[in-house]
Amino acid sequence: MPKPRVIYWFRTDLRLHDSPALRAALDLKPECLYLIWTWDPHYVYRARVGPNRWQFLLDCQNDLSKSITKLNSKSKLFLIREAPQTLLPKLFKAWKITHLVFEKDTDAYASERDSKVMELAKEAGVEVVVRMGRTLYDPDELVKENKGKPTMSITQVQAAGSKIGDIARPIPAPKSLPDPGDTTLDFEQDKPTQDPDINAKQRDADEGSYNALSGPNGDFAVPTMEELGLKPATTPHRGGETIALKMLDDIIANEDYTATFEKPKTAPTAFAPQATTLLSPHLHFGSLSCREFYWRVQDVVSAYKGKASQPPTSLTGQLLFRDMYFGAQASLGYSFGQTYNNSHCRFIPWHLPSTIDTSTSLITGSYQIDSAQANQYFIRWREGRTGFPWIDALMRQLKLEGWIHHLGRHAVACFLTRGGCYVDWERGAEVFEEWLIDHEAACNIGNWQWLSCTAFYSMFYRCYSPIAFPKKWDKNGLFVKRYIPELANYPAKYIYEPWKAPIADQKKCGTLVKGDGSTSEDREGKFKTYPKPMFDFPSQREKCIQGMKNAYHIGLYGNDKKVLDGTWRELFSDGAEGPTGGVDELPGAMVREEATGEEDIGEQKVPKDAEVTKKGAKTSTTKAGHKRDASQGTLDNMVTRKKKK
DNA sequence: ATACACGTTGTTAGT
DNA sequence: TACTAACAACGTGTA
Repeated sequence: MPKPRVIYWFRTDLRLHDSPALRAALDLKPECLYLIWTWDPHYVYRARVGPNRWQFLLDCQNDLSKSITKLNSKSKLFLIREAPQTLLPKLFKAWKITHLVFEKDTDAYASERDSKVMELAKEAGVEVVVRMGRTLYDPDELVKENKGKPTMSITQVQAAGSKIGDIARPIPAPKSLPDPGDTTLDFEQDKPTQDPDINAKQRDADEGSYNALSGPNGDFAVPTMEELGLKPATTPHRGGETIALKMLDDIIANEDYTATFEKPKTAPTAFAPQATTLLSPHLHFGSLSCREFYWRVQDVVSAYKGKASQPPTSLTGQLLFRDMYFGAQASLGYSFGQTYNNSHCRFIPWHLPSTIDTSTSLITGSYQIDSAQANQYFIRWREGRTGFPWIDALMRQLKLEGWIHHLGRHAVACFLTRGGCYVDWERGAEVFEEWLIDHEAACNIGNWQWLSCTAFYSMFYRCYSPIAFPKKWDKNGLFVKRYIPELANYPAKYIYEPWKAPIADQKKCGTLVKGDGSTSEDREGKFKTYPKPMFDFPSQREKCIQGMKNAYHIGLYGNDKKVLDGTWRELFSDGAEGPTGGVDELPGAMVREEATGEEDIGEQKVPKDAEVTKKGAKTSTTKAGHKRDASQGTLDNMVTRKKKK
């Protein structure tokens, strides 16, 4: 019987340590093993990826390739510049492949892509071997053990996980690797269409990575930032398994830190060093295995003499949240990434809603400007010019370094959505997708839903203040001063609310609080400037909470008929408190046509114990005089739940 | 049916 | 400094 000729296809597993799929490939005892990466135009042109994450990916690939060559001087990471769907069938033939091996990926695009590839392999008579390795538990299994439903709470994950069984111990890295076979590519390259290039703005030169299948030198090398035409990275954080394992060693060496870690007690304002591990980008690219991390930590915790922290706040608990989001994504597919058509995401009539392609029910990547003011809020938030130093420092750190502390993400996400700007969480998620070096679709989407109180979490009245919250961690504002040099001379008293500083003090500090933040111009004569706050936070917060309360009572989810067909507007047109402002200023613009008012309202959810309060009666004065069905009566008024106790 | 505890990470004013 | 209660109040799971 001929020995197997195997392609190992690297994707989100850029490592040699603890790779169950790579182990499976080696267990085939192949005659030759091709270790490849397919340069997928979906990632190059269609996913939002900024220069910092590009750099991290290239770092990981170069490091892996070097490690491979150390084990076998004839081998490396063979990077081939074509989409996997067209490339792999040609490789099967050219290289006489018998087996294709890769790690399972449950991301919406990835699972679609892999189904197609498996189909093509079957046609070519190539056996496919898939192993789970990206998460602690196989997301599909997790969902199955959760009664087939998406994992929406950490207790569900723990219950389902315990049914699956113990988390596997890490597999050591291989000590040797088989030779690759002949690497001649005697076929034409299918060049992708660049348009639409969602990453055009990331480039300052032409994208040119598809010049030849095996690269400009024919050596299958990893492309450079220059080949991709990308602007240079600005992040200090670098990728690669070598760095990841060293970082893990350093963390594990500190037993107290490892065993007593409690996420809510780590300071989002710490920057030298940061308060958390910075391992998230390595988990994303697979330059570190989550099981390697889990067991290295768990062994320290088991041997720890003092009182160790527990999930979910402990270090291993962080991995459970990751698994929770992967489970939700695996179950919900593309709809997980948006409100529209999402059965588990609440509908809130945010400003700047996504435009929907009604033929696919998917968001298009662009959005509708229903409010010029909200759009200005959004731009100022994104560019770090809101006039709230805590928010601006975080957003500037994010743009520059591609990483901010988890609680910092909470602060800016709450501020953009339910606790400030009342802007759609999908806008924020897109910015994070572009800028984060650790962007993990499942976790990013899940966390934005969490913070916007549209899924996973619901206590919208718990709202982060851009002044009180950072004070708790950094009384002197050192974090703000690092990322906003204009405020470097401001005293602690005014550092989170510089607009309160008297003009004389502002002049003494060399920076005037002036302007609406519409440009990055920050000089006026001999003074620097820093923008005025874009709104009064306490009153804006109050409006948002009222808007959330109203939307919660109406109780629509993303897959509700009224959301899908646009008739949700009827429910919000009267008495809708909050920044959306009722009939005169319709909230959101999710669909292409106005509501007809003739739709069935049978699915409407009315709280059983709803009653009209004094406050509600006051705000519910009908302005437009719409004719209403009887069942909508209670909704037209501001209803509230009966107070318990 | 109803009550109650709980939920990774709020804020403010008190002790 | 470290805790607590009140604030006004969400959904889910369990008893």
